[in-house]
Amino acid sequence: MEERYVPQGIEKKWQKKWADDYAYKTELDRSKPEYYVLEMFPYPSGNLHMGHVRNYSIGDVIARYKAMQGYNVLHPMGFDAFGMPAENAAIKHGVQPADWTYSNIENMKRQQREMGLSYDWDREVETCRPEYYRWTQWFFELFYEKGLAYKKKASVNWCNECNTVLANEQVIDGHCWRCDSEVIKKDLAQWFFKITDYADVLLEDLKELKGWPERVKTMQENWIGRSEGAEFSFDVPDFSEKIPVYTTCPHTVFGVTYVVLAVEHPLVEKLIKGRENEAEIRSFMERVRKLTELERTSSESAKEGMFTGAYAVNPFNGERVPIWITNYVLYEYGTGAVMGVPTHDERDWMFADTYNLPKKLVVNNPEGTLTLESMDHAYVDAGVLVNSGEFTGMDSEKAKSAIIEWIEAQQVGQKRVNYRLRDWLISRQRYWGAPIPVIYCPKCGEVLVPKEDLPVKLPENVNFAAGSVSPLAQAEDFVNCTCPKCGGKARRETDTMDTFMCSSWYYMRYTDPKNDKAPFGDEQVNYWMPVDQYIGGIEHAILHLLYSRFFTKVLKDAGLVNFNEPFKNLLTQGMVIKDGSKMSKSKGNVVSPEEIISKYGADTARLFILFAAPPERDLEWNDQGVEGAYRFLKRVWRIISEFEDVMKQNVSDYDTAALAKDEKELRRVLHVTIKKVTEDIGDRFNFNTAISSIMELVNAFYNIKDKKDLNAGLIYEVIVDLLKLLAPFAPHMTEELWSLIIADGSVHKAKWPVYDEKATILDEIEIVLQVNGKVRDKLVVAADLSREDLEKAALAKPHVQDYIAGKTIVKVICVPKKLVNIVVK
RNA sequence: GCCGAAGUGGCGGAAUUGGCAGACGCACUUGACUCAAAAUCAAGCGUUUUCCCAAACGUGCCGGUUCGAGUCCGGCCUUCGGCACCA
Repeated sequence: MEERYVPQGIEKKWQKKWADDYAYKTELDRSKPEYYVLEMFPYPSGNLHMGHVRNYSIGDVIARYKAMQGYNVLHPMGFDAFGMPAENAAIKHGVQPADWTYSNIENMKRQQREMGLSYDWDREVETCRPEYYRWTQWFFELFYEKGLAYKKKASVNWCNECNTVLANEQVIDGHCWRCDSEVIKKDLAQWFFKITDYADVLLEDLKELKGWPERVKTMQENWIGRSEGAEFSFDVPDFSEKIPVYTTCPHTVFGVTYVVLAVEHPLVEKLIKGRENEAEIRSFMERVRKLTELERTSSESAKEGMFTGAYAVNPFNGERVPIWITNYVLYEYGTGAVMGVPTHDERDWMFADTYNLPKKLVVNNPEGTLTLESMDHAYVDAGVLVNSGEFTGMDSEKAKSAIIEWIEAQQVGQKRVNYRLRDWLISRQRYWGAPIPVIYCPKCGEVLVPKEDLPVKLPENVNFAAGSVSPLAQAEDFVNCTCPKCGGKARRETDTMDTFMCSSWYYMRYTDPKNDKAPFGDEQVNYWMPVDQYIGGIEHAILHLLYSRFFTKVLKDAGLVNFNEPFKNLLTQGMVIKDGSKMSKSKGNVVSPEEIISKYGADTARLFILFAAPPERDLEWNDQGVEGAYRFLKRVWRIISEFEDVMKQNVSDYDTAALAKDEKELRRVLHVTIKKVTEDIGDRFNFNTAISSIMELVNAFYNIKDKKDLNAGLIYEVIVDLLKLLAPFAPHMTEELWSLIIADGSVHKAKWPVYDEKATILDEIEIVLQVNGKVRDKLVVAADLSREDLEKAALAKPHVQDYIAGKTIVKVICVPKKLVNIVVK
């Protein structure tokens, strides 16, 4: 074999062989335990970045490790291939989105192959293929049939840059998640999925997800935003109307001094009609409606409002209170109307101050020291009710339930649970997505495309030049169709689906990717799912992960799958940063994976990225650190090449009792390393410490290598196990060495080593000697020395004597195999 | 404002159950090899005092519990992330 490690040739050779041999092909096999490891599939932007390299390296180590442990491992890859950038390329450069996408996919696949990842490429999924989106459309119809898809005119988020609407989850701080431009509100008829029907289950089942990071669960919990309270109505006698309000503080109802409506509230129209200042009110409403999402929902912006001129009656005390409209009430939440209690709500306090509305104190603090005059902000804590009719004197917690009971008894309302979560807006006014399979017929109305006619295919050669108008809406051949019910002339829906729909079920398609009768077979999906280990970025904490959970629950209720949750364990990897910030073109701190791989090889790239930091933490890229990883692999290569002749003797069995002392020590380090690496990969995903312990093993090997007549059996054991331990991290190099000096088969098909507990035990151990908790000396003793003898030996040490001379020994603490602490006075 | 995570050498990080703080790697210094350089091998490497043994200090800050605290408890500070007019 070569004395020097030259990765380029080796890596190419094995990548080809693995592909030719279908080395990582997976089949359903009930004789082995199954394990499904999955990395979030990428958007085909054209090139891998370091974040991908990190993501796939983590997944590949887990996949290879589990396979060596005897699991039947499913480890697939695919592409989230619909989306805006393909369409932007079409507008800018005149290329077809499909051509652009497929050529990007080819390039990224080549880069993934060059990483040496153990994917079963036969299961690859590309969401923009008609064979795939046919089923995405099929799911839309399923949701529709279950009453979970509906079209509704609503005030929705609109991105001017992308020329399309966005779901709430896709608006980050008032900006578009993709292009970062400011989001505005528009009134449009759009398709929604009723994710709110599943709000309680999505929240409740978070408890099931023991293998998810706490912070992701907290983020989902906040997003769902469950609150408990009451809904009840104020009468508007002058108009014979009612205003239902929702409140989490029903115990403050006697403090209501006004009622306030969102400007979008349908009742406003009626209340203001014919008022002398109607025009003024209308212009205020118009102004509020036009605010961006950011301005509208910022808690910092001033609370503005106008009196409608109408009055409502508080059902508790019959008081007439003015009805206002305002910018601070959201129409989408609760009932779009709020009871104003300035004394016990911070926002109402500010609003009342601005417009000189009256305040009434109805909850006093437990000491009873509050007065309206002394208050300079709202009192929102628990306390005792005052000025509250029959509820006066009641503790606020108790009053809550008492008042809800009263509301229900009087039949003016009921207890209600409310969620912050809104329905998922899934239509997009874009071309490069799965068309929504709906036809509008003048006679039959909204009609689903029959299942046997799916997929509704995207037309080719459409006009992208216009940009702002969806190309589908202009494609007459596509739009004009016949009604599947009556056969008359009809028009197709021209919106496509949010790409998050495509990614909400791809992980199930992998289990049976070529099925043309169903999205997946029962047996396949239930054998492999749920995903045992999912790996991806934290940016999907809500978006993709919430939608996928929702999808899974709907599919379970529809009887299509038998599991509740799609992802059993979730690992959220940190970002790859350089010079203190995320790699980006604009900052000019991008390191190209392709360059690193061509210079050092994929094994080095993988090793560095796993060694530099634990997976959940951000990783600082360091070119010299890469050199270090490369140096380590060269070191492994060199020491193994030195023992090529010893290996040829093939001594796989030997008498461990006959080992010399230093050989025994090497064997001990080997077995400690097997233990450590097994635990670090299997239990903790701490690849960095797993690698460092392999480095220690190699260092220990170097310490002994020049000794004459080393035991050939020990050398064989160390090298075989070293290659196995390193195989998940550096698959090419270990495979090459394995084939050269050990066996014809693959190291990746070898059995993961098992450590020998006896070999890890030290005969002699070093005991730390402390006096009053400070380390004063050390002592090497036999591991089985009795406590009494250990204590005696410790006290006899001269250096310890110096510290205890002339003092009284209060007590001696002995921690077996660790330390002796002598407490003196 | 609310919720969450994190603060350890020059740097990335380790210490898994309260028991030698700094494993492993990077950088740096020195030596060997070499005509020389690179590569490689070997040694050193928290700070201060001393430069022989050694001593004091040291894990964001202040306090506590304990024979013993990076780790547990209380109170802060800083950084990052999420949510934020949700009634």
